[in-house]
Amino acid sequence: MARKTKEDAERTYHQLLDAATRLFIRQGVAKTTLSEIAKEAQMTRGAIYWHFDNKDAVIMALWNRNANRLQQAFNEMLSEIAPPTPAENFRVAIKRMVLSVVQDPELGQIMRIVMHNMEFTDEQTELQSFLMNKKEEFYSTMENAFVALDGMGVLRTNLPPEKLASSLMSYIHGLIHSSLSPGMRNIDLQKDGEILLDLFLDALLVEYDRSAE
Amino acid sequence: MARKTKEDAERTYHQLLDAATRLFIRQGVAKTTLSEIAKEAQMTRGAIYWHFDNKDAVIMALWNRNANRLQQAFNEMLSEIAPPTPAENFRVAIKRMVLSVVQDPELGQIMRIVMHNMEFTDEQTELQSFLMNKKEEFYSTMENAFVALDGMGVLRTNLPPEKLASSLMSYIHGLIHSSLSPGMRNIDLQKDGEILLDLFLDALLVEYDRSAE
DNA sequence: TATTATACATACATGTACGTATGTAAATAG
DNA sequence: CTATTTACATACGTACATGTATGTATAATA
Repeated sequence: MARKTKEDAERTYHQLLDAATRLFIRQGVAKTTLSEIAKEAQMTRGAIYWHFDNKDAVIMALWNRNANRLQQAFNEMLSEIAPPTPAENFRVAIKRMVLSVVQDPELGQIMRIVMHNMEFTDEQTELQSFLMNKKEEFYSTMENAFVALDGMGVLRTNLPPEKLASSLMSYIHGLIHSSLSPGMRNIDLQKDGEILLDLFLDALLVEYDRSAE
Repeated sequence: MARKTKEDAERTYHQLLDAATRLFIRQGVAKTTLSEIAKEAQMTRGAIYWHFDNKDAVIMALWNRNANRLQQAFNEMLSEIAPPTPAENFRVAIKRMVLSVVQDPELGQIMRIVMHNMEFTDEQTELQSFLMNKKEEFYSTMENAFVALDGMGVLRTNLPPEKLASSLMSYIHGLIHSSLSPGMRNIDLQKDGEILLDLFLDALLVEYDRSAE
């Protein structure tokens, strides 16, 4: 078989990831074999083992390709918590990021794979600790956000920022988990995301920013 | 090998479920083989295939053994939403049920398996639709609860009960998911469950029940 | 232009996991 | 007390899935 050019190789790299995504969502990660991924991408297993070490590495590559921009946006949120309307800015940033999971199809797919098609066990795999680190980043960023909000006096509760971060992250996790879930009776974040987020954020943040007075 | 008495058989049934639980949590459902379960329970695969059709049937049996009591308690909650303090009763019932997941080890284990060690894909398996039905029960019960609370005039929002149910279920799901998660930085529901639940319930329910005035 | 590294395809070896079929000793039914 | 069913253990066949080793035509390189 003919050797491909560098751009061709990158194209097959993405085709493999796309094929993997489709199969993971359709039939699950555990039940998807590397042969199936290769066949779905019109290749052989040789291509997969050239680009990735194993199935877990495929998932990590998927995260790096599609979810890193969410992580970056999440980090940049911190700088937006500033006068004159820190609470409102935080509110907008949170909504924007939660909705991006629904509006960005590729991002939504990885989030769905990570939330619905992965096992988290006591025996830590490399993939698991990879994802745990990402989660840790999210949590510490969120905690820092609450520290900043507290410093600006726009919090309605006196709970420690760590617990506020946990609770909001739990709520967001639940919302996204539901909206990306297969089957019926799921949340439509596109329609109701703003209302549902406001419902909880109203309990955390002051109605009007002090700095805006 | 000697045939066991009826009580002996039931004992091995439970031993198999216990062994499966341990292995599922330790190394995951997909990576746990039926031979391993049998070995962990000091039996052979013959015992498993006698009591269960396959691995998925083991999980369903686990649910029926340990999670049905939660489902029942959840249904009975509806009757507790009554004057003179419907909102307070609802609050107490929700807390009781969420905390039971932490306090009842066997219940917590199945919830953890279902939340962290199961795949939910587009191709519906029997196990998946089994669990979807259970979820549907929870959701409709919760929705009925909000209809009742609304009828008693103790809701602070005018959002439809369906959305209120979705949002509270999302939050609860997120809390339990975090508290049952392996690794660090998880919520300790035993310690903070009440506070964290109140944080959200305060946004939904009136401060003091009208009927109590 | 000769060489080398690349981007895969193909071939091979191994190890399991599953479902089923069959064996069997004792409990239970009649 | 005999016959039958129960509650498993054992044996069997099959099907893959994985990882690696090797082959190879062609870009890239010098």
